[in-house]
Amino acid sequence: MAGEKDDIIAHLEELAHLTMLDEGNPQSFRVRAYENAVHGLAAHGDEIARMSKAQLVAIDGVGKSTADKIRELLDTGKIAKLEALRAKFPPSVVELSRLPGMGPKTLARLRVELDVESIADLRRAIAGKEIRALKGFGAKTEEKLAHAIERLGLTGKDRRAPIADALPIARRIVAALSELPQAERVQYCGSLRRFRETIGDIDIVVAATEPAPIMAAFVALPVVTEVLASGPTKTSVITHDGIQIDLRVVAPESFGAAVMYFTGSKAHNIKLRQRAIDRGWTLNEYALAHADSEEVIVSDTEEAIYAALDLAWIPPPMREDTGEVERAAEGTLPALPTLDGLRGDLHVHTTLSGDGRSPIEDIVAAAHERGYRYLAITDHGEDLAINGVSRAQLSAQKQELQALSERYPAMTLLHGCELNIGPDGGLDYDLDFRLGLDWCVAAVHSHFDLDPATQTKRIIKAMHDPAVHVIGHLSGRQIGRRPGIELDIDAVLEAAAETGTAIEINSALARLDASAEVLRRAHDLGVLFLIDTDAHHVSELDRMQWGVQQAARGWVPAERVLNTWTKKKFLSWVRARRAR
DNA sequence: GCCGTTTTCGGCCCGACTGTTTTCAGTCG
Repeated sequence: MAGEKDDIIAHLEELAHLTMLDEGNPQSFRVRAYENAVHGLAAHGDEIARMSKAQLVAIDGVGKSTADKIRELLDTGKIAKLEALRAKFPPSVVELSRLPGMGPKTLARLRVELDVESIADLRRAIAGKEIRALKGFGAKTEEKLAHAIERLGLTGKDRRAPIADALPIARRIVAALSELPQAERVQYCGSLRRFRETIGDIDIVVAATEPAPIMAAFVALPVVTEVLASGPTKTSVITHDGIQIDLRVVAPESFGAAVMYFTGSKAHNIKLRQRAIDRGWTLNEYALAHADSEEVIVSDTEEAIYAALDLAWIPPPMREDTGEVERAAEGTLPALPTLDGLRGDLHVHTTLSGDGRSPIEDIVAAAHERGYRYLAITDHGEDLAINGVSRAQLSAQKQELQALSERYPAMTLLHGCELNIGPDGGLDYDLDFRLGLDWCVAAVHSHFDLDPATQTKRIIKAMHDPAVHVIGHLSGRQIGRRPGIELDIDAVLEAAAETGTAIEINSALARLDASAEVLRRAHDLGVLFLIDTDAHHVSELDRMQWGVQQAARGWVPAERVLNTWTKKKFLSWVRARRAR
């Protein structure tokens, strides 16, 4: 059953947090050990719930003690040490610990000296000006905590923004800062550059010899509502929608090291720094340098630093320490798809769909401008009540598309449809009509809350339909807004491999479906993929770049992505599917 | 608590900013 791994990880994360509070030190080695164990476990699937102690200890970062705790959880449903810590740190205290600025030391002193055990207690202490009276505390600290309570829920330590919200903000800020004459280079980094689904805060690195004007322009941006901290090299602000942005300004010669450092992930960086240490060097946000003489080896570009560490350059979406450093050392990183290497878009809507906003001739012209060699028009099937298209409308569209084919002879235009997968796996129209279409995407648009067995069955049934080429947005999720359907993902992916049905990598930032985790598993099973935009407007054809990032996060090699194939090879695959 | 081709003990990434301090502790990433 899905979720056992998540349950184990949630317990270990809680253990790490409470241990941090207990030991009063965020750098506690025990806390880091728990975090490392979580990281090691995350690379595995639910099989960890069936592992023996010896098998668990073999996992990177998991030792004897943590393995015992995992077995204890699986066998008894509890971890004694965690139960003891929960008694010591009740939920109201844990809530306090989530306030920005409330570290373990501050929390412990407030509890002991002022009996603060909850947010309500803290409010009282602040109202009574009790905190500023403590030794080592002052009015500023008291005001900061008061402010943190006000913002509770808006900017807490755990709040994460969907990438669809964070990325446009980051791009606008990068564009604004790039216009400053002092800014030589500007790059967003962090989890956004690694293309995670949700973003804790936005990290931006600027190369400039003169930081002051950059900082001044940054805090003056209209999107900024509050300045949390501002020094000569680092400024942190909050935007009006509660997203924190950290700006770092570094000397131009340090830009590569800084971008690398702030892109992370933390685990990836630690592995790189270890590699540097092994060679008698140090790696920080300024340079790769000799440890003793501090003489700089390289610092200006990421590529040069990876090369100096005997590593191939690693694409940011892969930098999660899930084996990419080892593969880069061996020179066996997968050759990922590139934006330039994509030869067609196979999931695109026109105004014929109720929700489409660009006419077919504009879409075709825009695809031609991008140099595509093939394009599939895939408006919604008739079962989608509001946006669907009748047989007569589809037939008329076919004529229109044929006329357009003559205007763009170098580009093959496929007349297709985005079919709805019904709750029982049924599809729009009838089989003969479907087979009359050149190309069929099948996707879920309704009935998101069926049980996993039914969902799995409905997807697999659609995969067996002779007309279907690809399953669109596999889970139907919208990141941060709607969870996807629950599936027995291994069964679905095995069926995809068996039937030769492609799995879509949907480039819409709100979807990015299938998820990176699913893509990686799918690849291991031999599944084929397509990177599509699901565009409803010509401007959305530009989303393809995000699908490329998502493919990288899923370690999907280019040769497995159908729309990297030449027209001849791709079209013969399209036809072969119909002949099966 | 974890780990090992210098090690089974003694290390474990490290710098920026703030607030309260006269040199540093706490927090954060």
